[in-house]
Amino acid sequence: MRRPATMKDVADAAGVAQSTVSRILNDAPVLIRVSEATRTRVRAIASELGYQPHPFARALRGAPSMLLGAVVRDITDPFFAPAIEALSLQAKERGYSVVLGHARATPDEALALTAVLEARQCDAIVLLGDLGEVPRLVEDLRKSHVRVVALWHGTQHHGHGFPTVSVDNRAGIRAALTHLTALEHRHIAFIGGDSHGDIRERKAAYVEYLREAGLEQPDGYIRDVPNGISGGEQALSALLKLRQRPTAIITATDILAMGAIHAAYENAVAVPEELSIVGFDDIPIAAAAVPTLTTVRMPLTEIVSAGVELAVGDGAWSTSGLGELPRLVFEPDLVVRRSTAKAAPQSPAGRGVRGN
Amino acid sequence: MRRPATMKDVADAAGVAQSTVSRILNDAPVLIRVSEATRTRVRAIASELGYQPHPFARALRGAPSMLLGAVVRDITDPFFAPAIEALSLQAKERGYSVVLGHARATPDEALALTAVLEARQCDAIVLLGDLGEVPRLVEDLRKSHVRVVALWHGTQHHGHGFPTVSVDNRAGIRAALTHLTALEHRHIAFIGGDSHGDIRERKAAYVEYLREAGLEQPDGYIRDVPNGISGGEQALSALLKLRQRPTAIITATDILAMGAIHAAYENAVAVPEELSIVGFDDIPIAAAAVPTLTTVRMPLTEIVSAGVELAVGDGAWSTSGLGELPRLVFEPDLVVRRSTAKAAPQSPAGRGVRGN
DNA sequence: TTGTATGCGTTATCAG
DNA sequence: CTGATAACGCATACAA
Repeated sequence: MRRPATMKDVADAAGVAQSTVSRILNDAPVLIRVSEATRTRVRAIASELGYQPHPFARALRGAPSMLLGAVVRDITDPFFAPAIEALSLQAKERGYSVVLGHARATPDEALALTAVLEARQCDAIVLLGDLGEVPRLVEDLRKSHVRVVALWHGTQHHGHGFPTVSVDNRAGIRAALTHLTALEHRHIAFIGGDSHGDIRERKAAYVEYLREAGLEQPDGYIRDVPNGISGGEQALSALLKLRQRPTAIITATDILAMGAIHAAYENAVAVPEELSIVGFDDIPIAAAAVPTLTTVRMPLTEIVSAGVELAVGDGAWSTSGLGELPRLVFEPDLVVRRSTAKAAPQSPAGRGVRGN
Repeated sequence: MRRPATMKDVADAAGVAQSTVSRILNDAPVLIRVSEATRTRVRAIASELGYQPHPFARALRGAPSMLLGAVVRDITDPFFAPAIEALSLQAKERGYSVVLGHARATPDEALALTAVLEARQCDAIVLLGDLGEVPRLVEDLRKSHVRVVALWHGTQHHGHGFPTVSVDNRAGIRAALTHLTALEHRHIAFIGGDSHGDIRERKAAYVEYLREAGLEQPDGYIRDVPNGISGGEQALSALLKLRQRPTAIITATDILAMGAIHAAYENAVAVPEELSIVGFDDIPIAAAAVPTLTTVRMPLTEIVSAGVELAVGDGAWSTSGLGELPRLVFEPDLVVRRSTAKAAPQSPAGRGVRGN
């Protein structure tokens, strides 16, 4: 039980050559000219000894490692948990296991190297989120020899030469804003940041839409905060202090929205009666928020699925090398729940009437 | 740029032997008798060619793969996202990468085998959550040759021979119930299930405490539901229909609590004025729930850290093999927030007064 | 100080 | 039908 059994062990025990064992254990069709006698004997001994093939040795011979690397921008971002789940599931369906990489933790040179070092073990790498903050890592990855696919890098800045899969941020924000304006909101603020591509794009789409719609946009309506619950809380508290309070808020992510909802509650501002809030991503908890969160559903499965296909599928993009880099964009849907309602005409009268 | 550069490539380019390159590239101290000239020359060529060591070849020679396997019971359980984050961080600090395994998805024989196959690549494996549902996998793991550590398998059933790290479920539940009874609650229901060890222990602790305290426990006060948001919602709806409504509810996990809070809101039951709710785990969103959730804080970092130490640390338990198996138990803390309040004497009068 | 030879566990190519 | 034998990329004992 100490040392795992090797092919040689099996061969010795069976009184045959190690190469014979290899043949028998690998060839699925029984037809591959090996005598049935030795075949069964070797098989029996192999399972008796608990033989397991050694993946490293196989990989050394050029076999795929069946390892899919996942480098997450910020593993503490709640959005990526479902993303990793989805990735893990998709990978498994293709027989791959997921290796978690680290981007944020120590964005120094040494770490970047390490990440690439790990890369050697993987058949492909999936980048989750905008890794603009660790350019060195991206650089190393580019001159690495594994296939790299970037998910949620935004649709704009494609400095790196990786195929990308993203969501149509502009369409999502426009859907959300169309919903709010249809509810007669005229004072709509935005909570987001500049941290990474997707959020920047969402902000840009907000600015664009408001300009087009000719909606007022006082100073302070755009809140740049870190992407987290407390970021959302801070931003909302600040917005409530504004002379012209917004009647609706659109947040760049659901996590910000959750923080905003909570801060509204703490400040005794009724959602949606006094304030409508829209999120982005449709993370699982959004459907159980109090009140349930109107948000833009991220086509998570589609995006991850496409990413995995690009990474380890038998797609043709790798073979070409010259053709256009795939740049897939998936469309999100607006999910209307209870955190949005018609704008209150003047003073909030509907407080406590939970539109049920 | 096609094929990654090997040591031989570097050696050829530098006009030295491959073994020389190996020596130069591996020996940290400059003192290892190699001429400075060749040293710098080889180093230059190596980095010029973008040489990266091949982990598989190293591992084949007996070097550790620096891969830590993580087999998660149910990767869709929101509790495990932070756990995986913590694991990933802890692993990184020791230079390890985390490989995600799959338990739930296809609990059949083939998958179990696959998981063990992957195991060969890992230096150790960490089990996250009770894997009682996939005994075959556990069986395979036991006769595997890697170190296995079980986290959150409950403190009771230790059929398998793995070291374990758990939380003191009984203490956590008792703290929660002590808190509720101090608030004069006499009708306390429990939402949980039988799905896995930790939850079973929490339920048992609840039953025990209520018996000791001589508290009434009508039929239907124990709700067995799947561990998820909708499970919590269902359970709460059912509890509200009881003739003797509970004034407080303790849930086996925060996710169940989130579902319960949401269902209470949908049913226009004010939390905590009409109904107090306590969770277990202290997942990140609990602090931003509406209202914020009183819960039992899981010493996540401590547990994961201890697990990683057991798995890949230089601890002595592996060397012995005969001594007692480590069975670490960490103590949780009660975190009192806003979802609990004094039991309403009779009809709820405090509605809307948010105890601020 | 550096080159040669060997083996880690497999797979694949030859002979026999 | 099966047994030697040669890589795969690297580390290391040994020879020069």
